[in-house]
Amino acid sequence: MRETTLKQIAETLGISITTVSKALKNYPDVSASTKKAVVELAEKLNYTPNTFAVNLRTRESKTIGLIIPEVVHHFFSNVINGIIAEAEKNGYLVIILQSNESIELEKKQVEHLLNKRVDGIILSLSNESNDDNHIKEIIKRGIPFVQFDKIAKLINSSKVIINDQKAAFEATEHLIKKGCKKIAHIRGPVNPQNAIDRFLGYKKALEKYNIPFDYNLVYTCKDVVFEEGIEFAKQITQQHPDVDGVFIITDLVAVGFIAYCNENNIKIPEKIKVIGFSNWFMSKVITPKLSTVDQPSFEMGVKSFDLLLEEMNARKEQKPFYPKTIELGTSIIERESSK
Amino acid sequence: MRETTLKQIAETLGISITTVSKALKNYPDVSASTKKAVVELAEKLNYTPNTFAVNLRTRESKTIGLIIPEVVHHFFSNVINGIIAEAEKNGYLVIILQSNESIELEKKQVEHLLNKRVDGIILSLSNESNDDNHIKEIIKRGIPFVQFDKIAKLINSSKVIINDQKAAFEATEHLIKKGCKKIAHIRGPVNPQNAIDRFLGYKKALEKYNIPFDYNLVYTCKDVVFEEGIEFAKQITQQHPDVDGVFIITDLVAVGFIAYCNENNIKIPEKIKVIGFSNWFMSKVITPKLSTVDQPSFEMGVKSFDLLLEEMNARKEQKPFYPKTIELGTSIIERESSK
DNA sequence: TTGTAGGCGTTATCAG
DNA sequence: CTGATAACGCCTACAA
Repeated sequence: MRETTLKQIAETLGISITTVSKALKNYPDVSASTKKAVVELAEKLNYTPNTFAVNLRTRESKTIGLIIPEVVHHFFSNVINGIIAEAEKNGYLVIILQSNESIELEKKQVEHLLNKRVDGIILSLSNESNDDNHIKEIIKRGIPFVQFDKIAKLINSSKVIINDQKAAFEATEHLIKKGCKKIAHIRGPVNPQNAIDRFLGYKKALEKYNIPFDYNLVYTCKDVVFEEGIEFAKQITQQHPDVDGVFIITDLVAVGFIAYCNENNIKIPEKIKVIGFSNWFMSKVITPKLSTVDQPSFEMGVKSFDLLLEEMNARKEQKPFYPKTIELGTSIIERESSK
Repeated sequence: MRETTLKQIAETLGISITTVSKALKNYPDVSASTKKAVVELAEKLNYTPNTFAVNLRTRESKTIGLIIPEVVHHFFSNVINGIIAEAEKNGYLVIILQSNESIELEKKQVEHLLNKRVDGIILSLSNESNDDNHIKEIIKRGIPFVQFDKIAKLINSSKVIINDQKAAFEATEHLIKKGCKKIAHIRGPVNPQNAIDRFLGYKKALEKYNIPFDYNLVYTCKDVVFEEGIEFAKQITQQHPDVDGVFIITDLVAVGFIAYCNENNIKIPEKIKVIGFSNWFMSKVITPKLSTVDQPSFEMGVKSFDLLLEEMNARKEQKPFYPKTIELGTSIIERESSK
């Protein structure tokens, strides 16, 4: 049982394929009567154009690729949501691939998508990424390309980011204004730009308020997981019992921190105040409720697709395109953990 | 800058396209020397076959479609993870679409994927789905198709499920064995089979242990969200202060239930014991830690793809394929909320 | 061992 | 207004 084709319609109607094609695509130069006949028959036979043929002919597939570190992640799944929603609005489908935070896999995924000839690629770097040849390859091939959140600064592409440094500054400042005198920081891995920026924001805030910066108060996550929050909570409270505030790279880790304190009867916020990052759903559900930095993840997805679309359209119309960077706003959400 | 094609290779080497094609595909009937030349040039020019042309020719795209209610959801994002991982292993890419729990959207998404001519479709029904014409259409067109978790029982397709009734029975039984005498149930919406089955499992457990079933103790979620957990916690504790156990359709709602109790100083598990469903990550992070039913979501994704692959392969080889149903095991995880 | 020819289904050009 | 013809790039009988 084959799908209906233009040819079939043309044959049953005794006209040419060309005319059928034109009739269905609303070309002005088809008589009303032929058009009507064609449209009716097409409807009856449930005709839909063969995408494979259309792709080949038009050299585009109305499909984009998305590469992220992992799907099972509050932030990324929200971004995915935004991208899919916006893509769909504009007639595009989205293929999702994961890098599992591995640079090797990330490269392979880029390769995949290039071979697949997607119309564009959106990517957020893995934590391991410290090499950008695969990304340069995308640019070199002229594939529309957008980076978001974890980006390679030096690559000349569109970007959607937040101001991590500023947000981290504000988070730390928030703790200071709440009266914290000795503030620790649990930071992300060494590579990712946003871990670096958040660390810098933390440091700057201390400087501004004349609090001495102490490297011993900075703890570095490797995997950025719940368990590390527990472990570092233990280390911090034991090694520096006078620490009265902590700014933590992300809510997941902060929740681990809180869990440890709860178990060990260390009062939050009385003894130690905590602020996380991302406004993960969970942060308003845990006891005490976690103060955090709200990061517009859904919107980030939407904007990423919008930029990609602009570039895809520019390319189609052979117009020049100049990469843009969109910086989205963040805001401090005060909850119980820093009251 | 155009991509390299077979034609280009053929021309520069002064041989026919056919030979080039054969050389690259390891046909036995090409001389070693020509083959070497072709392969080398192809490598040098960075040749990759044009997927669009291959798709058209072979009538397959090595791409499957996945429709789920929502991406931002612990359970589904884990399933996605499983499907993507398994698909990739087998050379397939995955397009993801959301129904946002709307039957209308679900139909549109199916339509999308059919038009796109994906090689197969994996779907989990939206809560609203009470009509299966769109699903019948998939089957009618002969597209390989697998349902998981929220399924249409009557459709003759492969399925990957858990035994919701049994799991719910065990969850309720767990509460009974912990000494609960009056157990409420917060159930899911009316349509989805698994909400029905979990309700039936709850009822059966009561029967087995001679606890009278009381309709007033059954509360029905509409949206299955955190807020409903809060609301029903309020209703249950006020309307039936002697309820000493609750079995809740899913962890997200259970967490809302716990949040309300925490705020209102209702002791869990002393005053009332709680068990959820899904083993959502946050259930082991909240205070008190939530007892729940572990549901193998990643594996569900893997198995779903495996079944789809079997069917896609059978179809390619023109062999008959008989839909299979895989039932995955669940297990009770006892944590603090039911101690 | 190599090449010719036809076709997958659509779109675009250009002549009638 | 209509249609013949030629791509798009690849695959595969079949012929040489």
